[in-house]
Amino acid sequence: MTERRFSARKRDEPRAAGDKRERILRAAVKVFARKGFYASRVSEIAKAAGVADGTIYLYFKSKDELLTSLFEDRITRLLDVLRREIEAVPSGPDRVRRIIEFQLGLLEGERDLAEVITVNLRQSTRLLKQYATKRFTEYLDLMAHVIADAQHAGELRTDVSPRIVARALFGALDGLALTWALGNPEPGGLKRAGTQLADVVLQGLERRGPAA
Amino acid sequence: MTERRFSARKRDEPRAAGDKRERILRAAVKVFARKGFYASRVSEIAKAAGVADGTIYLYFKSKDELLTSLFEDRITRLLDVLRREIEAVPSGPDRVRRIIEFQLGLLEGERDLAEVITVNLRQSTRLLKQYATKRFTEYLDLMAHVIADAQHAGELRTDVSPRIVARALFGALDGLALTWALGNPEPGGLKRAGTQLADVVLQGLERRGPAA
Amino acid sequence: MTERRFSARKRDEPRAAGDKRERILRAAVKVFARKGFYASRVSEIAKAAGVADGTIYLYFKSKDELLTSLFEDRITRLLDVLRREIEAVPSGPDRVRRIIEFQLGLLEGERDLAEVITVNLRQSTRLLKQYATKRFTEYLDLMAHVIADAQHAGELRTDVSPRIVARALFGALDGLALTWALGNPEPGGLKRAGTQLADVVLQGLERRGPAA
Amino acid sequence: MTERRFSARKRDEPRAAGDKRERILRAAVKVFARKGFYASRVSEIAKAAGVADGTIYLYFKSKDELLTSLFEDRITRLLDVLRREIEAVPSGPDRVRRIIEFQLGLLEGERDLAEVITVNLRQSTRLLKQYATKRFTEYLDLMAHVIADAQHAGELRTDVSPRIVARALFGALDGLALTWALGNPEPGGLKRAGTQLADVVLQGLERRGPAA
DNA sequence: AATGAATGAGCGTTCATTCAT
DNA sequence: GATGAATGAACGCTCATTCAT
Repeated sequence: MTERRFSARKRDEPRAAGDKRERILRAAVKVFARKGFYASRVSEIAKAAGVADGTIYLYFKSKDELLTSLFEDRITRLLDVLRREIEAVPSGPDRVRRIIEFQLGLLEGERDLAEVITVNLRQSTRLLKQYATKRFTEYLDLMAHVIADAQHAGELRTDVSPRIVARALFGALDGLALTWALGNPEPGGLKRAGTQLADVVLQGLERRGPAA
Repeated sequence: MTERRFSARKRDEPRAAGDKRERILRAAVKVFARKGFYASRVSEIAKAAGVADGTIYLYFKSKDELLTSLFEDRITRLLDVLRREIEAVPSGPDRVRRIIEFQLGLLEGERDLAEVITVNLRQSTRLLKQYATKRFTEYLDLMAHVIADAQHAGELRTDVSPRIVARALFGALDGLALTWALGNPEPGGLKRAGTQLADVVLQGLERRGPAA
Repeated sequence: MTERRFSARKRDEPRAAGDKRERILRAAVKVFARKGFYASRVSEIAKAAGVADGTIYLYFKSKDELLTSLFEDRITRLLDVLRREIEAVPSGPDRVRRIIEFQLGLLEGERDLAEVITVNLRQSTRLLKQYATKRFTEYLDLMAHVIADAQHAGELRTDVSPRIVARALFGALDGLALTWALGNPEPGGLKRAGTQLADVVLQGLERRGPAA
Repeated sequence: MTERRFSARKRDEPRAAGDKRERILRAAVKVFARKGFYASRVSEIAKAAGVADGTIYLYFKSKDELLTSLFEDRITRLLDVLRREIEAVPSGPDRVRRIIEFQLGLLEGERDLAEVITVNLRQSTRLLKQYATKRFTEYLDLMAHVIADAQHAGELRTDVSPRIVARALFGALDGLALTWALGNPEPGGLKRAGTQLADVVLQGLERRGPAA
C-alpha cells in the first residue's frame, strides 16, 4: 500500500535481499491474524506484501510451509529475547513475573503476531502436531526450567511438577490473550491482568511456612 | 449405503428426526476431533452419521452452522451438568476444585468432544467471534461467579478480579488439555495435573493472614 | 459398468444414467483430437459434454485418467470388433488385408478417435509407458498371432518374426493415418493406400517358390 | 554456474554465440527425450545447458520455437547425411535398405534425438501441423524419390504410389523405433528388425515375373 | 550478452451446497 | 423426509516469459 513511494532504488538499496522473505512473513502475520489461516488467501498475502502471487513460492514451498516458517522464525526470535531477559533477572519469583509480563507484553507490541500464535497455532491439528511442536516445546521447557531452578533454590514450593506448572501458566496467559484478541479486553487492561495473575501464581507457588 | 433396510426402530419412535440430528452431531464431533474443522469434509460427516450428504442440510444450514450448533448444544449440556455439580458443593474452594476436575474429566470421558472444544474452538476467528462467544462467555461467567461468591463469603482473597481469575483458570485447564490432546500426556496423568493445579490456584487465592 | 440394468427412469428419458460417462468420453475424444491432450482444457471437455467441470471428476480421477480410460475403453471395444472380424475370415493373407482395412477404416468412420489414438497416444511418454501399453500390446499381439498362424499354415514366409512384422505393419498403418490426420490425405484416399499397402506387404510375406 | 570463469576457448572462437545455441539445443534434446515436450521445463533445459533461464530467450523466441528449431536443425542435418549416403549407393533396392539402416541406426547412435523425433514429434498437433511439417515432408519426399527413381529404373514394381510407400515405410520404421524407445526392444535388436523389414519390403516391392 | 528473481495468467481440482427424484 | 448426482465458484500452485541489473 505504501512502500512504493520511491521504488527508485538506483544506487543504495536499503532493503537488501531476504528483504522479500521478511515482507512476506510480515504480510502473512497481518493477514493470518485478521482472518485465520484457512480463510486467508495466498493472493491476499501476496498483495499485502506487495509481491506477485508466484513470488511467495520462491520463498516458501506452500501455504502450509508459510505458516510453519512463520512460527519457526518468530518463536525462535521470541525465545532469544526471553532467554536474555530472564538471565538478567536473578530471583526465581521475579523471573516468573518477567515471563508473564513478556508474554502479555507481546499482545500490545505485536498484537497480530500474538493473535497468530494464540489463535492460528491451533488452526490445524496436523500443523500443530507435525511442526509447531518443536519450538513450542522449547518455549514450555524454558518456563519449566525457570520454575525448576527456583524450586531448587528453595524459592518455590517443590511439591508440584515444573512442567505441569509451566503448561498451566502458559495456558493461563494464552487464555487471557485470547479474550483480549477476541475484543473483550479486560477493563484495566492486560497490565492489570498480568499483575493479578502473577500475584496469584506466585502466592500459589510459595513455600508454606513451618506451620500450615 | 445399506443400513437402512429396516429403519424399523423397535417400536414407537417419536423423534425419528431428532434422532438423525443427534447422529449427525455425534458424527461431527468424531470427525472434527480427528481432523479439525477445515480438514473435515461434510461428506465424511454424512458417511460417519450414516446419512446422505444432503440430509445434513435438512438439519443445519451450513457446515459453519453445524460447528456452531455443536458448541451450542454440547456446551449447554455441559453447563447444566456443571451447574448442578457446583450447587451440590457448599465450599468455595471445593467448588473451584470441582470445576477443575470437571473440565479435565471431560478429556477422559469424552475425549473427542474435549478436543473439538479445545482445538476447534479456535479454528476460525470468525466463528469464534461471531457465534461461539455466547456460550463460552456463559461458561466463563459461571466460573467467575463461583470465584466472586467465594470472595464475598470471605473464602478467597478479594484483591483479584473474578473474571481475570476465571479466564486464567480456564486457560490453564485448556493448556493442560492441549498438551494432552496433542499426545504428550503428563506423566501421572490428568488427575495429578488437576490436583496440582488446584493446589497452586487455591493457595494462590487464599486470603492472607493478618500480616501481608 | 453394470448399473444400467433398468435405469428405468419414470417414462421416457432417452439419455440413460451412465450415459454421462459416455458423454464425457465422447466429448474428450472430440476435444483431444482437435487440440491434443495437453492443450485441451478440462473445462472445454466439460462444456463439450454439457456437464459441469466438477462432474468429470465424478467419473474420472483426473485428466490423465480420463485419457487413460479413453484408451482402455475404446481399444477394448475395437479389439472385440477386430477379433470377431478376423475369425470370420479363414485365409491368413485375407486376415492381414482385413486388419489393414479395419485400421484405416477407423479413420473414416471415427476420425476423431483415430486421431486421438494415433496422435495423443504419444502425448505423454509417461502415459504411454504406464497405462496405454497393456491394451496396445494386446492389439499388437492380435496382429502377431494372425501372422504366426498364417506362417504355421504355410501361407506366409517363416523367416521373419511375427512380432517384428506386426510392429512394422502397425507403424505403417499409423504412418498413413498420421499424414491423413494432418490434413494431407493421399490422393485416391485411404482405400487406395490400404490396397497398395496390403499388396506390398502380402507380396513381401509370400513364401518364395522352390528356388530361394 | 561455474564454467564461465574462462569462457576462453582455446584461441579464436568466432561463434561464442553459436556455441551457446548449440548447447541449449543439445540440452533440449536430452530433456525432451527423457520427459516429453510438455513435461519438460524451460528451467530444466537451461540448467542442463548450463545457462540461465533467460538466456534461452536470447536464442529462441519461445519454448515452442525451441522444439521447432530443434527439428529444423537436426532434420536438416540428417537429411544432408542421408542424401549423401544415398547418392553413394547406386542400386534402388540397396538405397531402400540404406534408408532403413540409417533411420534405425539413429536409435543407437543418437537415441535421445531419435526419441524426440519419434515421440515428441507428435506431442502437439499444432506444432506438428504448423512447423514440423516442412522438414518432415522433405524427409518423406527424399524417400519417395528413391522409390520413384527405382521404379523408373525398372527395379521396383510400378503399381504402387511412391508417396504411399514412403509414408508406410517411414511409419514402419517409426513403429519399430517406438517399441524400442518404450523399452521393449525386440530380441535380436534393431539390426535384426531392420534386416527383416528390408527383406519383406523389398520382396514386396519386387517386380513380378511375366507370369504370376 | 547474460542473469535469475519476479511476474501473473491460467489451470486442475475440490467440496459445500442444491435440487430433481 | 431423504437421497446423492450434479454443480460451479473458488483457490493453490506452476511455469513460460520478462526485464532491471
